[in-house]
Amino acid sequence: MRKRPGRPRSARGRKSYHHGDLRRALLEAARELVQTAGAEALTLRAAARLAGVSQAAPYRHFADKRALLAAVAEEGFRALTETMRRATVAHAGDPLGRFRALGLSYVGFAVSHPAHFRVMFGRETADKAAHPGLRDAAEETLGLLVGALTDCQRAGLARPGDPAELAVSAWAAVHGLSALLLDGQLGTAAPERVEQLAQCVTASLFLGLGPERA
Amino acid sequence: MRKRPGRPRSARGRKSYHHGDLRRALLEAARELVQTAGAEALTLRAAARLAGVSQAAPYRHFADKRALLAAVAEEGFRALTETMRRATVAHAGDPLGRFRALGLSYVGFAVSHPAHFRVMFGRETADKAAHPGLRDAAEETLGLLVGALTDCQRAGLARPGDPAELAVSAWAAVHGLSALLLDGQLGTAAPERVEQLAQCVTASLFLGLGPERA
DNA sequence: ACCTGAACACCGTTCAAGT
DNA sequence: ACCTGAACACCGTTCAAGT
Repeated sequence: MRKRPGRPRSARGRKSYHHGDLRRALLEAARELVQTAGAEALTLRAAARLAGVSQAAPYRHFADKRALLAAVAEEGFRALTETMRRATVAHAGDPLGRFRALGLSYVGFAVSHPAHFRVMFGRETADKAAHPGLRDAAEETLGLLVGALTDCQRAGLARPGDPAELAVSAWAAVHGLSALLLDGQLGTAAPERVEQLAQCVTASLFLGLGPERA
Repeated sequence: MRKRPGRPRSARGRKSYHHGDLRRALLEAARELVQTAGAEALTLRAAARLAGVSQAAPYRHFADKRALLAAVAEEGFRALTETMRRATVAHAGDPLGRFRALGLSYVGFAVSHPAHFRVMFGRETADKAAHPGLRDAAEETLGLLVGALTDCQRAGLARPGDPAELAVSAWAAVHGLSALLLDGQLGTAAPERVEQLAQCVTASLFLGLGPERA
């Protein structure tokens, strides 16, 4: 798939000594490892093996393991953003519904891509200053919440105040539920229970961020 | 310190071939490693070195690395429970104040013991069925929130509903904020900003879980 | 009953050497 | 310019052997 025909290859169609696009191949290998074998199976050596190169080859393209993890995490944030954005289309003209749909789809992403989610929030990629692309992708995700909350405020459906700070509260709630679910802290977590908890969390959230009533 | 005088030791005061209480020594070593060098420095071999035994010795006392981590995590939950319980004493007769103090002290524990907190919620100890002591300790922590919420309900200060489910919402909010802070997702997180965010999260929470107003 | 020493199969990372 | 092979210092885990 995606065979870039102009690239030099050996007679039998296998890759040449120079890989050509090893960076992309390593990223694809890393993504596959995370999806199929979990976050702890994502090692630099395993990615190199899957890409068919020596263990030292990745260091031409990634400074260290953290850099590869950061690239995978960045992909994850872009996918999460896309998932959340898609979840809002059914709620045009309903700021509160959009806001809540963002939260529900956040939890949905976490439980359906647990390993990827862990890489996105793992300690190894915590140094955002060293990975500006990752920081930008994460800020774009948060931006969706800030934007939706601002819309709620404009419609008089959310209390006044710094939207970034209120959005962080919303983020904390759905992120916390996701983290507790992935860490097995809430029992077996059957799909219907996940849905119920997500509804409960986003409901109480919505109420707490709502306008003050006299 | 804590020299158990009746225990057989060699002439120079060093430990004998048989350690005597290696399990406890390994746990102390593990706790020290986590506190001083971080969660990723907590290896079985390092704990054995710190306890002065061979790398294979821990396997007499812990089935594997996860078992040691689970023991450290259990200690962490007990310390967290104690911290939270202490935070409520200033709020006798004020169910809402108690509930909020529990949440604030949860975040406070996370930011002041980040490595320990990570071990408590790390993937390696996610298998609660294999570590009943850890599960009990974690449930005791959650129990504080459930109890405080039930008191709020009795006083008409929280909406009716399954207290366990509403307590999970509260847990999710403070846990999410803690996780985002520890993962560097909210910037540098100066102490006053941490305090501000924790106030904001527990405030919106309190409002959202409060009684329905007509 | 408890611990050691050596081994095995892994890591991340570096570096001279190959093409 | 990009990749390999071998090496180094680590892991977790096992197992025969020591005390």
